[in-house]
Amino acid sequence: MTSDQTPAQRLPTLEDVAQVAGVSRATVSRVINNIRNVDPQLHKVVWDAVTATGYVPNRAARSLVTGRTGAIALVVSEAENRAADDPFLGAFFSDPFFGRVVGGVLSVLRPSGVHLALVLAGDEDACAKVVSDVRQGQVDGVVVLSLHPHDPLPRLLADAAVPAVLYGRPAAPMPISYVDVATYQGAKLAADHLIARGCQHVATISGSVDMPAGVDRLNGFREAMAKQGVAYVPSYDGGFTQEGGERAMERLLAEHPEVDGVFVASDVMAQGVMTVLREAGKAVPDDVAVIGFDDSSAALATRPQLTTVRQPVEDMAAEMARLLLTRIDQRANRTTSVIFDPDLVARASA
Amino acid sequence: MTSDQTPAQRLPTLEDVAQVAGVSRATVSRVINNIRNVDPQLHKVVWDAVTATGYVPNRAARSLVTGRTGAIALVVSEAENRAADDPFLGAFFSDPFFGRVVGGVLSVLRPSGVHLALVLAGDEDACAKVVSDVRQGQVDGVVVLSLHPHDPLPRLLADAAVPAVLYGRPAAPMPISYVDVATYQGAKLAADHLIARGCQHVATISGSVDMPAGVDRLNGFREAMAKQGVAYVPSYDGGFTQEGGERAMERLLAEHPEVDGVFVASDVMAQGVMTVLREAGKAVPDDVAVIGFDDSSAALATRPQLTTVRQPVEDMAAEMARLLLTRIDQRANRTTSVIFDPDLVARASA
DNA sequence: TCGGGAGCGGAGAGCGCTCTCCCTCTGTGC
DNA sequence: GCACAGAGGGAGAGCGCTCTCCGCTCCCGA
Repeated sequence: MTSDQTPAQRLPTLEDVAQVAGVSRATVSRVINNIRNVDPQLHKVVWDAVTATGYVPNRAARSLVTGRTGAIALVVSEAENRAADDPFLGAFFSDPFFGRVVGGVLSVLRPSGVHLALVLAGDEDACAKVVSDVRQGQVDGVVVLSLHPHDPLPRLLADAAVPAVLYGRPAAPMPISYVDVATYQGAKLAADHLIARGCQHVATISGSVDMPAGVDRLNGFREAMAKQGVAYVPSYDGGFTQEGGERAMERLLAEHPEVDGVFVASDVMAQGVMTVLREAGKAVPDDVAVIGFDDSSAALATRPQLTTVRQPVEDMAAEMARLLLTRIDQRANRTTSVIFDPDLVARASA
Repeated sequence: MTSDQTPAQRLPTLEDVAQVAGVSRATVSRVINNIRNVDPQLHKVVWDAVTATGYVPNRAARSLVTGRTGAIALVVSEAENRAADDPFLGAFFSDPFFGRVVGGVLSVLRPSGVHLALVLAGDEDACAKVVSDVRQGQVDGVVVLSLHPHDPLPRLLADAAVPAVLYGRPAAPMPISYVDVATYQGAKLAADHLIARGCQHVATISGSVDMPAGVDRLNGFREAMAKQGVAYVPSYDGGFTQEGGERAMERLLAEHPEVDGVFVASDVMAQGVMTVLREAGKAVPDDVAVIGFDDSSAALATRPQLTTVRQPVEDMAAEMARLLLTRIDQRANRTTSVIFDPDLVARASA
């Protein structure tokens, strides 16, 4: 009776449930994991016993024998040249985008009882650690937010053939799963909208052109404008920052004062663009129509509010989680990609 | 030699290290965990063997026997009346604040190898689940971001006497650890700054007065102004939202057009305030000086940039993690609170 | 010289679970 | 009526680790 002295302290185990249900440990395990056919009556008896005892499987014990942890990591990879505690990483975290991804991923993970561990990979060493963490079974797989085009992490993950899903197409082609948005289509939505408004002098402020998102948004927009009969579209690199957006808009205004429509490759840059336009005495959208990209919360913070191309971040993040869970489940080494359609969210700026 | 057929597949275990080092499993364990005095020479031999084999302790096995998981949860508790997948939760995640907390917590956790699991508690059931998760050893403890004054989670955690640390003082007094900022002092910084500027007609836009932060920032400001000889300060409730800030500022301007200095209880509200002031043709800071609170990224997004009371979010979050780890380590049920000093970050708006 | 204690390392028992065997029992076909 | 298949359930091994015992060695003082 030693073990019964502190019944409130000791958590119920399989053994306890088995005893209450009058079956063996193995049977309880089968019921809990839905394995093989267990007699329906017994099935119910076991579940009743589970409820009665308040039994919850012990993760550690289960992990130990299955070799799975029931946890995946969300890796925010900042690796390139900055230290992990660099203020810049904080700045990224400050971006609304991060939280939306977390929300999307968790919406899928919660029902399946999988934990989400947060990991920051600030440099190449940290990236290597991420890979070894997966191989050593600290987590079953990773979803990755990679912030730089030269981030070594995607390559490392692909080489290690480890369960992983990226947010956004990797900068270089490699065998790794990812979700992305149909950027060309999004840029086309913006182009068509500006044309439909009657804009005669359209320009674009692009993101960094060494990032897939930067290149695709620029090229997609140009292509769509070409289809509309506009052969040339001036473009300025805003580097995906608010500050960069301001500088780019200043140059655009200086060199093309006749501009009456701008496609800005991110909402954050668009914030800067709006500021510059206001200071230049240009009314939005009457003098200059502005369209952003992402539909982040920045789009709601501007006045007038920003018309933008909506990237379904939450849905994409949820799909990442789904792809990863499938991959882990099947233990097969197949890579997949899922591309989402963007929408145009028409607000006041265009 | 069965087990040696696929040496690349099987991860090294304590046993393997022991064999290489020529000692027993127990000794390797002692070395790894720094327990008792092990002969320094042997110590080195063991570490060499660890390096040689590439051994990494198996979390699950360790957990199983120690009863610790080596993971803590960051709980974002939205519990009050909304469902977990409600868009509002997404909106919270969009707030820069969240990411800063994560960064701070991780900076402490990473060195100690503790995992950070993200948990969303959208309703009271989810809160109960959080508590049982800790009791059932899914995680060793929790750090909590509680978003509503009537959130049941802090109470549940306190009652269960579970290792937990809150961000911000709980709405009602209870035995639970927390970190907070010296709000009165912060409000005083703002008051003194406005007075020093020569503002004659000072008002404040407060947050929700049913939240500790809302009440304290308002009362602290009033008290500080009183000390400066200003007996009455008009106040308007902006509910901690940008929209609410706009409405409050509109009313303030209508009822006190002579206002020349405003303390706004959050940067997000201040964004709205700035918009309204601009539309009303008031120059900031010449006509009206504006001071915010938080030093969030919203403070950098306004033009002119916002003078604000800086809440050292990252430091506070780091301290939360530290307090929690200590609490878990000692297994003692003592509650502590740590209060941080705010700074005034002088930018252009005041 | 010997007893005793401190220091150090090994043996071995589990932690709670899954999963492979194997046994039992029922039902079916000849 | 018997062999056999097949399904349901039990026994038990063992996942990798920690930690309690226990025994050995070595040094010191008597």
